[in-house]
Amino acid sequence: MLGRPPFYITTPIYYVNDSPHIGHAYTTLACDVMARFKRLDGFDVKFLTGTDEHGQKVEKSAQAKGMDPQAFTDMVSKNFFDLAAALNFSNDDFIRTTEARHTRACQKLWDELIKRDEIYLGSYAGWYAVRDEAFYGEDELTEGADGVRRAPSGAEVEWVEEPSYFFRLSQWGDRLMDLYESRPDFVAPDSRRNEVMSFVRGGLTDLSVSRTTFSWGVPVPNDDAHIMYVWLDALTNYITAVGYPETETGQYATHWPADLHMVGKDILRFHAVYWPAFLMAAGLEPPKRVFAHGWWTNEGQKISKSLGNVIDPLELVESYGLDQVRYFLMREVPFGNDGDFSHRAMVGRMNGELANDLGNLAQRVLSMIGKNCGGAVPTPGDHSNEDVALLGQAHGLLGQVRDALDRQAFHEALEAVWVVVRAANAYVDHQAPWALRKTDPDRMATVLYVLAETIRHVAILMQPVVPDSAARMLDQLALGPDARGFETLGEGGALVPGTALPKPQGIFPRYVEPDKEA
RNA sequence: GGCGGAGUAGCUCAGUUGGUUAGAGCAGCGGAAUCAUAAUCCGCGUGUCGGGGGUUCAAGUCCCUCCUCCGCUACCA
Repeated sequence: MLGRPPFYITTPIYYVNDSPHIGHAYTTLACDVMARFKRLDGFDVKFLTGTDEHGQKVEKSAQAKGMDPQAFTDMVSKNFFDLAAALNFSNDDFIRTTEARHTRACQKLWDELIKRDEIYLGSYAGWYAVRDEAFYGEDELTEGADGVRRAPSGAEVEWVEEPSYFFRLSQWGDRLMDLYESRPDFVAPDSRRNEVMSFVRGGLTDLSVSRTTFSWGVPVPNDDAHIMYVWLDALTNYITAVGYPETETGQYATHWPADLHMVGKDILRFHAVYWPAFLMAAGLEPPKRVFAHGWWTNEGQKISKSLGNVIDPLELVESYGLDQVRYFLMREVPFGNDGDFSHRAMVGRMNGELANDLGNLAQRVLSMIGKNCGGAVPTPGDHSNEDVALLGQAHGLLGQVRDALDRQAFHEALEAVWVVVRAANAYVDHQAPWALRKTDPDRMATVLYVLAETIRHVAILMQPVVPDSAARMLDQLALGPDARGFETLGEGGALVPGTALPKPQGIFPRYVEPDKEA
């Protein structure tokens, strides 16, 4: 443990009032790939996800079902917990905002902000939309024929007047700008950084951080009438999970500040403006980086509940396979951009790249070894220029993939791997080991060895994205659990000639349209 | 309205600080091979680099302008 650099990555905590959809799966998947990569690369990783369980909507949903809010959240939080298992996410912790450790952290943070005079008691009056959990200005509203006022989102609003505590956000503009300017990597992608800076530059107003109109939340210390604003509550989960308020020892000491908060673009402001302001105001370090990714459309159409085209990640896994879906989501779109999920594109990636390019490469090479090399790793002879070139590409992959993932450029990392996969297929054809079998068996052995080594590199580097499939590929190379980390890449961990190999089996099946199956 | 981003081959995109015949994948067409999951390999692009103008020996790459799309944000009555 000692000496391994820390890496702390988080997903947002998901609001339990929603059902898990592709957006949740996407965010967590990106974190999972990062977490798995960093573990293999020697980091002491903490990967956190969880659920946000407070708020008026949850309180009302529970009431509507005649349930106690806690019993209700116990039930719906499980949907997200189960999703993580179903998609093979490797989170080290799953936090729920209704846990005692979280209440304690929130209240301690509150006390600290009070003590530093960063929070004061005032009052708030305005139009409030329960559905959006947000206030709107008079001029933003439209009045329907029924006399009901609605927010731009379409949600009904009601007039609310309540005492409220306020966070002195207005005092933090300059220090936030300093943060963005001194640390250009703090918000990514760059386009989002521009937006955030533009928003802050435009001036900040104090933020209402308590509510009195409902009670399902973290109680404000020493004022029973108030509960904490959902975002102050929710964001605090990131430090709760590393042991706050204990800051001198334990995971807070080793893992805070977080290396990366992964978020959808809709909640960037909370993470890139409010959160660092809360933390700095409490005398704590802001996170190192916030990455806002894009949205998926479904067959070119915007996804919405009303259109009824919400994508259920479990159904995708059912249709195409878990690793296939994981691969597609990471490969199809430059990470940070919006993307489109279509059956055609999914099948294209799954068949064209996983089955044809990589799966078939492994199958053709391993079966030639099985048939012509006695089912054992062949013994290589001298290397030709072609051998050196291909091995050089394989050896160079780690640096390229690491560089891409440090920027969350998942698509670039996969493209770099595929350049090698394609080169390996071309190498097979050019070397034609099936012909060498008769003319020069020693050369055939060398060619197959070079290919097996290339496949080893690809499989090891693909573990973060397609963990089960990569594991099966490494099984077929007879590599044990201790021979799969990135420290084994390169010549140091090269396959040992003579090692017996199991009979190869297909790893990535082709997708066959149901109606063409017969 | 303001700020920001984007418009490159049928599709999705890459194009470093301006400099040889503008690239990749997919799709399409032709050929080869047969080890393999009918998978693979090789070859094939006359693209007004959104329009126009300008700077330069030289611009997809800089400047001006116009058009279109997107994001953030503001406001009017």
